[in-house]
Amino acid sequence: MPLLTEPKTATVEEIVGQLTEAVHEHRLQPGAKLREDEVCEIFGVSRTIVRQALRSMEFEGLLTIEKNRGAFVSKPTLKEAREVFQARALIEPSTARAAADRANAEDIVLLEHHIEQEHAALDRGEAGLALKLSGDFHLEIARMADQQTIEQFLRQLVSRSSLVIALYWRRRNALCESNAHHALVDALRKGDGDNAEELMKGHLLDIFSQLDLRERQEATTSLKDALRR
Amino acid sequence: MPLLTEPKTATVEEIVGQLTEAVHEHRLQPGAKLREDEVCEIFGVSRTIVRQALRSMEFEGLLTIEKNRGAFVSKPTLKEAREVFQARALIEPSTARAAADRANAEDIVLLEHHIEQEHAALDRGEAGLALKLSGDFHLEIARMADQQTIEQFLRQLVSRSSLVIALYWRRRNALCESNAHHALVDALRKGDGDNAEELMKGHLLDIFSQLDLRERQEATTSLKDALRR
DNA sequence: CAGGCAAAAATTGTATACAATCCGGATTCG
DNA sequence: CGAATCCGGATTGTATACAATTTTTGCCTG
Repeated sequence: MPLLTEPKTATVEEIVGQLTEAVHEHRLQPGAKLREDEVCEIFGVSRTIVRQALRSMEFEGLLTIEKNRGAFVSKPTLKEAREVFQARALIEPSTARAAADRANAEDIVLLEHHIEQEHAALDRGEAGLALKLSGDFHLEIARMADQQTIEQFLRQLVSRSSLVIALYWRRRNALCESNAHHALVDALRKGDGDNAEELMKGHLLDIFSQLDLRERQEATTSLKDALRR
Repeated sequence: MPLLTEPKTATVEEIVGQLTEAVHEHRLQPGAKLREDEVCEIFGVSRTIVRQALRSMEFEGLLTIEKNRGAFVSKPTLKEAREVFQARALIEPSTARAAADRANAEDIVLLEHHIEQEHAALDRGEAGLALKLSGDFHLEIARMADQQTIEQFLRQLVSRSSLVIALYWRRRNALCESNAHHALVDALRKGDGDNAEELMKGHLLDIFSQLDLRERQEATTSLKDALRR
C-alpha cells in the first residue's frame, strides 16, 4: 500500500502535506494518535522535524497536542462544528462574488477539471478522496478571488470541516455533492457575482443541514461504559 | 526599565506573550530582527523553546522567518495591508451585531474600563500602549460574541493591523480614536445590533482611510542607492 | 480474583552538540 | 582603485542525548 511511504529525509512541509492529506481523506480519523517516533521512521527524519510538522498542524486546527501525552487528530466539539460553518457562511459567499469578477477562462477549466476528478473519485467509491477534492474546490475559488489572507483562513476552515464531517456526517454512504459545484462554476463563468454569492450561501447551508449536530453522548471511550446496559 | 526582563525559565507562551506585546506596542518595529541567542538570554531558556515561540509568532503573521537568516518582525506589503482591513470589514460588523445580542452588564463595564485605559495611555503619550489596548477592545467584542473560531482569526488580523499601522499610518502624532469606541459600547449596551454593526463598519473604514496605502518606493535600505542622483 | 501499588517501559519535553549557511572583512588580482 | 574571492566568525538548522512524565506491566495483598 503506497500510503505514507517516503524513502528518506523529507522536509517539514512534505510531512505536513502528507499528514494533512491523510486527515482530509479520512484515512486518519479524529482521535487518532500520531506518535513522534512512528512518524520519524515513516519519513526518515529526526524528531526535531516531526515536532515542527505536528506543531504546524496544531495551528491549523487539525491536531490537538496534549502536554506530555502526544498529538491527536482533533475532535471538534458541536460548538466548534457550528462555528466552522458559521464562519464559512460569513466568508465564502463574498469570496465567491469576488471570484466571479476575476475568474478567467483558465480558472474555469481548472474548476471543471476539479469537479470531474471529484465525480470520478465518487464513482470509484473513494469518498475520502472526493471529500478532499471538494475542499480543494472551495479553496481554488478563494485563490481566484486573490485574497490571500482570507484564503489562509478558509484553508483552516476547510481542514476543520473535514474533521466535522468525519464526526457528524449523517449517512456514511451517500456523499451528496449534487451539482452545487457545477452551478457555481456556471455563475463564475458568466461573471455573475450575485448568483455566485447566493449559490455559495445555499451550498454551505446545504452541507450544514446534512450534519447531525444534535447534542449527543460523548463517544464512549471507555470499554466498560460501552458494555454496561 | 522593566521591558523584557524575566529572571529565568519562561514558558513558550510567556515568551510569545511578551514578544507579541512588544510588537503590538511598536517597541519592536517591522523589520526588526530577533536573534535566537539574544531571546534565549533574555528569557533564560534554550533555543528549543525560543524557536517554538518564534514559530508560533510566524503562524500569527507577526514574524517572518527566512530560512538560514532568522526571524524578523513582518513588514506587510500594501496588498496585505489592504487585505487585512478588507477581512476585518467582512468579519467584524457581524461580530459586533452578535456581541450586541449577547453583551451583559459585566461586559459593558469591562469595555468601558478598556476605553478609559486607552484614553489614559494617550494622555500619557504612550501611543503604542493605546494602540495595543485598542486592538484588545476589538478582541473583547469578538469574545463577547462567543465565536471562538472567528475570534482566533480576528486575533491574527488585529496583530497584523498593528504592523500595518506601524508602516502605513499617516501622521505619527495624532492617533485619533475619536469616540468610535464609545459609540460602539453605547450600541452594545442598548442591545442595538443594527447600529453596532453599522458603527463597526464605519469605524473600520475610518481607520482604513487614515492609512497611506498609495504605492511607494521600497524604503531604500542601501546607502549607495540612497546617494546616487 | 479484584484492586492497588510499584517498578519498568514507552513517550514526550528540553538542552546541548554538531552541521550547514550566511555575513563581513581582508586579500588578491585585473 | 575597484571588484571579485576567500576565509573566519556568527547565526541558524538538524540530530542526538538526557530529563520529566505518562502508560503499561507485573506483583503483592486483602
